[in-house]
Amino acid sequence: MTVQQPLTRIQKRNRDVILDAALGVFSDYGYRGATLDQIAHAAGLSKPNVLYYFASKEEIYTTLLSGLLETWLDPLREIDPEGEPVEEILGYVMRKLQMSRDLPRESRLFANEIVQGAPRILDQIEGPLKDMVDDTARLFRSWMSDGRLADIDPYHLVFSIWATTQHYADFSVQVAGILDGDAATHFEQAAQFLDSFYRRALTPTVI
Amino acid sequence: MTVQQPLTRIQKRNRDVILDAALGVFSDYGYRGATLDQIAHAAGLSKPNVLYYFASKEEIYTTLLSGLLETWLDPLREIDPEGEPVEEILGYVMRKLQMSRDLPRESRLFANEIVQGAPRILDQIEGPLKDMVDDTARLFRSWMSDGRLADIDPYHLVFSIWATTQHYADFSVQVAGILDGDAATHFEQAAQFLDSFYRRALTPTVI
DNA sequence: GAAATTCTTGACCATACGGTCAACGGAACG
DNA sequence: CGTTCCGTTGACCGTATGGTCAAGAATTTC
Repeated sequence: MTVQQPLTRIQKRNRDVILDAALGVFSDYGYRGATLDQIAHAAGLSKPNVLYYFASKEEIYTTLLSGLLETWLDPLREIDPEGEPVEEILGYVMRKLQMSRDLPRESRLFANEIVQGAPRILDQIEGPLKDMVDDTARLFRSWMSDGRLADIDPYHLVFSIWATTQHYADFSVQVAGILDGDAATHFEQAAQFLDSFYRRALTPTVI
Repeated sequence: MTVQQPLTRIQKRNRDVILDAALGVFSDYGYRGATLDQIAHAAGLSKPNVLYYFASKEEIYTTLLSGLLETWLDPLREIDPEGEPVEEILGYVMRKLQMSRDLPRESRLFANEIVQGAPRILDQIEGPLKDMVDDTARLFRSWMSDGRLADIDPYHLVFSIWATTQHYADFSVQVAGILDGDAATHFEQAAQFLDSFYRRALTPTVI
């Protein structure tokens, strides 16, 4: 389905329904583990009908992935170079944590893809994602040289933020298996922990 | 193959060969994505021969998983309750980071399993793993009440250590796509970053 | 309201995959 | 040397899966 014309109402609706269903199935089972029958069933459509809107299973998957990168990078873009460094980074941490809470399927889709070698989005990682991180690292470095941020490797700082926040979406089963209480409580605890944790680590040492 | 008798030399060797090959294939493609043909080929055996040593694909997988949990928890057991808190935890961080470097396939196998809901090791998470973490959290709490460790949630501290260290194995493709240099350099940088990062976060504030 | 276009699906196809089995090879042991 | 047991595999089976197609249903267009 190479669509040049504007989509009809039905096309728009069904493509959205399919992508939403596919997001759930792919994030639960990975690309290989997901089946078109599962996706079709979750979407409430027949399998041939799904393939009427998307040429193949792969096209559904790559459509999802490419649409997601933008969403995924948004919180990084919101960092204000004019703001107070520690608060800006803590704001970023909290936005990422909220994404883990509100968009866990999207997070697990990425996790599945990257754990298995990112065969379908490696170019996006090496392109737009790397560029965005490079810019951010430069900003962090300038904050550090101004003495407004603890002097640590900015790239690995970003990695640590991704790791600690996405952990609550990607490994939620493990978290739930170890902690008592419900998921909402876990996220509140995580927010409090990450706030005090990053605040300590990032605040420059007074000499 | 429910083996009660001691394994013959050939059995021992071939089971090991199969498990090693399966570890590579499962960690690269996940349970569903891996095929018996791939495993057999990687092991240098025919498919029926593989099934002569293991009753099914599932048995190979669960054998791998259960054998791994022990290895995975070892670094946690090495924490010395009599040691200096911050140094003990930093030692744990470094041991976990080394595991990501030296056993990336094992790390990715776990990651794949847990991201997809841990359907086959949930009981091990809720059992031995939770017990071990409970003990560790108790130790951390006692250190905190003695004022020898910053006062932060011990469970989420453990999660953060898992997340930040395993990130370098599970998401190595992403790390390599963003950083320059080779993997060895990335691990050196990571070690330095995590040391200064956790040192700052864990050292109790002097009043 | 008829023609044209879009949408939907049951039936089908080819391939891949997990697993079986009968038969053969080879070594140990009397 | 013959028996026995372990190890090995080519050929095969049933099912699942991605994808096709022709024909019919629904909707839009004039």
